[in-house]
Amino acid sequence: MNDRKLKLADLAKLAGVSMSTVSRALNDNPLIKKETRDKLQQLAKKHNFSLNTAASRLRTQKTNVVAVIINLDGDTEQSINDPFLLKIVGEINLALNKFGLELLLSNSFMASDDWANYFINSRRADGIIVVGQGKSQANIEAAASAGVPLVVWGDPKTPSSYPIVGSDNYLGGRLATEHLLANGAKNILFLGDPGHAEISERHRGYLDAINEAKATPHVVSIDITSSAAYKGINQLLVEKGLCFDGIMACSDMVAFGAMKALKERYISIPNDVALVGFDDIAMADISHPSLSSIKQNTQRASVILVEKLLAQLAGQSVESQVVEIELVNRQSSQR
Amino acid sequence: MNDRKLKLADLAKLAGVSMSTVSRALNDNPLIKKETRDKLQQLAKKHNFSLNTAASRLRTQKTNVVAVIINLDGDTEQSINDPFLLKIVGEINLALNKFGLELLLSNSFMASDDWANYFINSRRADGIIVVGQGKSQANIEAAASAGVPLVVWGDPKTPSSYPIVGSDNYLGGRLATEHLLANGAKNILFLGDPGHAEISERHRGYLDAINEAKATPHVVSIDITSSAAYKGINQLLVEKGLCFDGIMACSDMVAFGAMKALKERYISIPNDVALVGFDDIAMADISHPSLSSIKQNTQRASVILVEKLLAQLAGQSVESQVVEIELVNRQSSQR
DNA sequence: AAGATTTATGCAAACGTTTGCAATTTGTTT
DNA sequence: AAACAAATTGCAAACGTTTGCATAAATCTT
Repeated sequence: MNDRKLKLADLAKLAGVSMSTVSRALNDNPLIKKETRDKLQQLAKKHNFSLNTAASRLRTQKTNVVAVIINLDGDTEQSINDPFLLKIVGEINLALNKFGLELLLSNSFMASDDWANYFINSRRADGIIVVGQGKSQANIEAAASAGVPLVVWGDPKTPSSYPIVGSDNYLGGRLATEHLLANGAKNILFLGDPGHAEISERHRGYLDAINEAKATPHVVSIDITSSAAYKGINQLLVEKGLCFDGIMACSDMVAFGAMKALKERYISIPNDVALVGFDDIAMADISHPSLSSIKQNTQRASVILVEKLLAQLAGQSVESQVVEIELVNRQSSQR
Repeated sequence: MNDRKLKLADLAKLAGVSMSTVSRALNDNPLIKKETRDKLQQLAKKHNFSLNTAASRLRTQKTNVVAVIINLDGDTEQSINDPFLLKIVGEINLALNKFGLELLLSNSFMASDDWANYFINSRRADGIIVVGQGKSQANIEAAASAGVPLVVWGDPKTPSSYPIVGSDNYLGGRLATEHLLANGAKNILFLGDPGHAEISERHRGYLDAINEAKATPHVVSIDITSSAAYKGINQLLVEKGLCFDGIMACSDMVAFGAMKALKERYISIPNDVALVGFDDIAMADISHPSLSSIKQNTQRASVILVEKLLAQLAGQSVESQVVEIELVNRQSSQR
């Protein structure tokens, strides 16, 4: 609308004060008298003025931007199809906003593998939040050891030189399995790939629970996708028949893949097979039967992630942290 | 690792050339001899050098960043729970990357409603992609009329001063309804809120198909969430019994809500009630029965969105565009 | 071989903020 | 009312690129 973009100098002239004063006023610097501050802020609003972030970033060497990298394996298709991954991005966005930070979204398929260089050296962002450890942690390790402020959503028990925030996956696996046992299941399948960081912990929890109950563990190792789960369960049923009466799935999407295979063969859930998922995505509540699941507190986790990142930016050293986890009991395991 | 961040001047000294030459070389400017260009690019890589984007944005007045705003209503909870919304963000991210652009993620709950000012004036981004029209288009309209490069994912048939890219919702509604009719349904419910831009078009398609078949339309107006759908259908069943034999749902999540209500009362899908959803989210293929749905070509749409945004940035004027749409025929409607 | 082109590089002035320091105004104390 | 302290404001130098213009080097013409 206006002829030309206003700059700080113009606004200063309009107000009859110096640039410094306007700059400070707009940044709420208490050096400036409250009264003048308010007046200048109003003037800015009235003239639709906005500080040029490029200039201020250049000058301050800070961006107030955080890069969020969705770290996928490349050989799995968990990707965009798993609502959980995207849900947590949404939560992180909210958490960042709360701290006045902005979210630059990336995925691990981007051009550069050198995150330190691409995001930080180039001053695109002040820090990085990585969502998912994936199978290879090489990129993360490299960035962390280059001194990049960095936090990871993943399994906090993984030994690492960088802080990892995530659920108590071991406990989750254990809770789910114990719940299945308590509901009378004797032969419980673990459905997922124990090679994956977070899932291996869930698997450990499963194993301990199974062993304590003197039951026999049985792992069906598959990719973290519903179609892999569907195929895996189908194949098992074809080859060995209904040789199990409980499934602990490593994600809800995986659980739904299994559910489909079972339903198609008229195997009743939960009567013939009890089923527990992981993540508690929206669909878990809506499916029929509704899916029992381990709920991760993504909202709290997101806030913690951001806080830890900020702490790092402030030069403090930061530890990994576990967030609580909870079993949501629904129909698929109830008998 | 290194003592201090390298800058262009340092690299120039190292190479024994001027800053201009290095700058041009790194930007692949053909003014610089191919040979020197390669040499300098290699040197940069070797020293882990990266241009300071803040500085170059300040100088060029371009950011190569696009703000993506998830535009929610505030009074609906479609939000983070609808996988479709997030899927399209993922696709847009891919499309942007393809053009060397980066994605700044926002939602409509952010502090400022003045998008023009917040994103463009402040040089945070070069343009805006809005995902979803929501019920109120005031923010969008304001930004567009302030001259902001802007494209919207929504219903392309909505009259607007800005380009809208989206599926042929009318056709989608029609296809779904005709499909239900062809499968023998006589009393088909429209499940969704016709007040919402995109959904009103689907509703129109539904109405035309119903009228042509001389059937009676019946709308159950609900919010775009599965729980609203669940409640809506439940209530209808309680009050009037099974007074319908087909449902055209305005989204897959809505369809699943309905499906749950039906299943709980042992109403068979598709035999008693045939069901078609909209969006074709991953879950549609995995549910049991699998859900017939109208598939939107989000990948193609995302590329078009980005292309149109770029065209605007290049000063061209741009029109709304419809992308193809397709019925995916699955079990929920098959009889 | 000297001028006329073409090609490749360098100079230096922006881009619009922020901030240490100096300067001014205001308030307080004797 | 002078002397000092505290509270405000202004000056001007960065921050690290890009790019129009000038210059230098290489190539081509005659």
